[in-house]
Amino acid sequence: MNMNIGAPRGTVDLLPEDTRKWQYVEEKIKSICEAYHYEEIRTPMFEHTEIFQRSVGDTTDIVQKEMYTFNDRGGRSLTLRPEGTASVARAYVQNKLYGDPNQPHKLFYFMELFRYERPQQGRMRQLHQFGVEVLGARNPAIDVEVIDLAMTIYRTLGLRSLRLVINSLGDKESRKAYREALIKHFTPHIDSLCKDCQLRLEQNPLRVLDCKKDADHPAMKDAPSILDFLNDQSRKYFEEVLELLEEIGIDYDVDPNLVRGLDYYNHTAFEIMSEAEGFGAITTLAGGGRYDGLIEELGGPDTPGIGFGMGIERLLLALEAENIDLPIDQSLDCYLVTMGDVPQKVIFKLVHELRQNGIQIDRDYQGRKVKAQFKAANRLHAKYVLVLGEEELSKQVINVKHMETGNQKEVKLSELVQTLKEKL
RNA sequence: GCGGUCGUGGCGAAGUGGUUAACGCACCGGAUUGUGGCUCCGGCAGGCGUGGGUUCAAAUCCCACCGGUCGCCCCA
Repeated sequence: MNMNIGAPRGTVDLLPEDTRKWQYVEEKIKSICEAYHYEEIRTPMFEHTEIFQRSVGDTTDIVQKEMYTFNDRGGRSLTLRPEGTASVARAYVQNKLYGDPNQPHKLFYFMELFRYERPQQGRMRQLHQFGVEVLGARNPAIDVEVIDLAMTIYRTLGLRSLRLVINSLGDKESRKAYREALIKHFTPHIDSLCKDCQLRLEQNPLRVLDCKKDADHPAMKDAPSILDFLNDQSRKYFEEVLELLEEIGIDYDVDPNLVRGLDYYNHTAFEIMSEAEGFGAITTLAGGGRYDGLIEELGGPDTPGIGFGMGIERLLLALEAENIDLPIDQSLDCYLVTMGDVPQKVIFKLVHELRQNGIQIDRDYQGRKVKAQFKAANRLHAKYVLVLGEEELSKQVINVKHMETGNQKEVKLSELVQTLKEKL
């Protein structure tokens, strides 16, 4: 490429060798969603910028430095969606789904998201997420159902080196008490904390806890734990979540420092990580949590919600890291080999008719010799090669060769469709 | 946004200042007038990410930019 017209940084083309895998994974996920009775929602790729500012939070990295924001010709500030939950919540409110007697709404989505970041493997500027959102239910069973769904997807695809990390951020009251305790605890140490944390302590003290730079700071060790600040209701809810996880045999680690980056989370927060060797520094495969209050923030009634986002790129990387080959069928039913002076019109019509009858077939377009046509058929994993030469044509037959066994026999052209249908 | 590292035919990979830039894989053709493998022979294909600079001479040295990759921040 010597012209400066490659794909923009942080974006990639998915070629057939990739899309085969993507399709397989997407279909697998959809079929699991059916079992759990989740239905698909699709929302616009961009939203009013305010949607993300209000829901994700003005102080978060996503909003502060990662959004693709632009003004349209009408002067509106729009943003390519950097995450899925805000859009789905907006759609729920706008379409008044809270008035639907069927509650909760259990939704899933496949979305492309956009975040302006320095790209690495597993971190793209245009990325793809599968996610679910359950709106209208505050029930530990739903929290665990959602986690179970994510784990089931990973396990069904073959992943084994998984780790579920879970925490509770409590309700508004618990969170507020904890926030104050954190400020009180860290303020005396503020000068020895890293620059980021000094700012965090002011804006979002919970995030001081998962700072890696200050992880060894002495004040970190005896910092108050959120779990000690949960009020009775929040604590009970969290305990029920953990019990249900145990009930269905999902192992977990409680990590009181898992706070998640986005403002809208409360109560249950979780991440699923890959522990596969060679997965690199990025280990988070999926993350999510409960966001009671978000719907109200966006102008709807007080409605609880929970969901997660799962990175498809990272899922594929995790599969690679665990050396899992997806069972993708790449075979071709038939390949037509022609030779000699067979008219192009005859070849074209034959292929057309077979396809009209639902038979998968491809042919040579490069003017290759017979031997090369066979090699091509082999490369394409053709099950049958149909050989049509002048001799066959004059007898109105065609030679059907089974590539695996090498057996071949002549079939009348008039009986070809029927014969192939029986064989395939 | 910060730091490290890398960038040679479709892919992999030599070359680290000096004649027409190795080699392997793949692809095409022939040996084998109509049949997949192997072997042998032949062929196609690159001026070295882009743009400047140093030099008699640069893929090789310097600078900038672009892109990949790894790590930081943060997350999917």
